Amino acid sequence: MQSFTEENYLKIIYHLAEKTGNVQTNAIAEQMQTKPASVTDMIKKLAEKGFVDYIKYQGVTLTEKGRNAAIEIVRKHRLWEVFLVDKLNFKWDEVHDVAEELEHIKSTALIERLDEFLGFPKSDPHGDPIPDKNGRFAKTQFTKLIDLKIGDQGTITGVSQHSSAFLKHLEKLGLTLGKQIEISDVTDFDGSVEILIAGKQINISREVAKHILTSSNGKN
Amino acid sequence: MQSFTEENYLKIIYHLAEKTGNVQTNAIAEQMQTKPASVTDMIKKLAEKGFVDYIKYQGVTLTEKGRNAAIEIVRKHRLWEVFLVDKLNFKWDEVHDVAEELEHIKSTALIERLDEFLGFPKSDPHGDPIPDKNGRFAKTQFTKLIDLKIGDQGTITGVSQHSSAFLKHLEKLGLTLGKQIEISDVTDFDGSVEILIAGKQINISREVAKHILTSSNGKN
DNA sequence: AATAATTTTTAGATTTACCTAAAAATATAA
DNA sequence: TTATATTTTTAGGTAAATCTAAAAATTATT
Ligand SMILES: [Mn+2]
Ligand SMILES: [Mn+2]
Ligand SMILES: [Mn+2]
Ligand SMILES: [Mn+2]
Repeated sequence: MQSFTEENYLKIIYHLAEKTGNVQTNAIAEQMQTKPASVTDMIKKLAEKGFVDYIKYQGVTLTEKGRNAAIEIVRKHRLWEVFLVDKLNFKWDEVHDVAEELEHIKSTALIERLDEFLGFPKSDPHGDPIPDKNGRFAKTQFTKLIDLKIGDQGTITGVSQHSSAFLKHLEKLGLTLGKQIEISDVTDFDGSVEILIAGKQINISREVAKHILTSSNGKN
Repeated sequence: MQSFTEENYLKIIYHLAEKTGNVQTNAIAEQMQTKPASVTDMIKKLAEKGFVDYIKYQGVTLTEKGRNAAIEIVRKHRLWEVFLVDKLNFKWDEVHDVAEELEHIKSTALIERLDEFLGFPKSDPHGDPIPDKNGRFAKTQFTKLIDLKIGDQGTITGVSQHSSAFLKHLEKLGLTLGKQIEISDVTDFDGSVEILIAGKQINISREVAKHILTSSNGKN
């Protein structure tokens, strides 16, 4: 059984590893909002407990045990997010912090019954896949909106940024999950993207376009 | 904002105070499953923070602030229990430990929306009253089953013991909330009580009868 | 009222998760 | 390939919540 803190470390290492493989001390420190020295301490403990493989100065990788533990926490986090949105009418930008706490509740029965209550959802309010009770889930295929070319069409299936500010912004622009879009223009000057959505023409910054994920393969 | 541990202390002091007024160090230690020395340390901290009034060797009483904080935790605990039973099909003997964790999730929005989602329930699965968001709730009137006399009738409205073993036992005997009962006999030998429930005659031990609460005023 | 029993508090340690400052290792640049 | 910059680790310390053992205060009993 792990502490809240250990669980948060495992989850963050898992997410960082998805991109970079080997995970660095400083990267963990930044995500955990703590100091590198503290990270080193915790890494040693996690290594001792068999959750990570660790070589001094070389960063960490999750062991099988560590990956399973991390996925279990991700599962809980995302299921609780679905609960908050579907059942308690939270908006998609309001759920993250609460889920951050709820994910640590320890009860296998609870999470399995919650899963059932929610109808075994496959993805969370941000389009991220929900692992099943065996930790399995389909790796999501997506193309970043920023990588689409003029004329390409697609559906919004996810976001790669979960800050409330960003999600609220998308909401206001009508850029929510499931919406159909088409790239109508890309501005040379600032890289901003003009898209057609629900018959309207809107302009979004490059920064926003980077964090919207779509189901288009880019070839229209 | 209080830590989990502080919240657990406050809740326990509140429950103990309901019966005895002034709460003793040893009593808290027993409930918290810790040592009296640790309790003294925590009491000092709670006093410092203004949650309790404390005079050395004289035990503690909750301040207004402390009582409000405690009631808020009780509210959360009981609402989560209702959720677990009503929505996730937990049995009344399975909810306590999970609620013990869920009660510490910090989000006013969460608990208010949960309350609404559950239909603003007035009592939890064990018959205990749920404080509203202002901390108000009707003080429950009840008579212990053990105090009823032969021929008295009543309805089961609560229990004063929440252990899984006890609740499972009641379940098996059919002694659940809302059931009508009548006292048909009291055994001199062991103080056990014979009751009439759903047309059947059953015998329950004195120990069990002590922890069943009824709506009868004792005069049939 | 004096003695014994009980309750409560203090003293001194331990563990977990942090921190700062300094040293060591690794990576980058001149 | 030295020198410089960056990253990571160690050393030494703090705060929260716990513990054991011993001292102090209160309560109960002769
Ligand atoms: Mn978390
Ligand atoms: Mn999410
Ligand atoms: Mn609790
Ligand atoms: Mn209850």
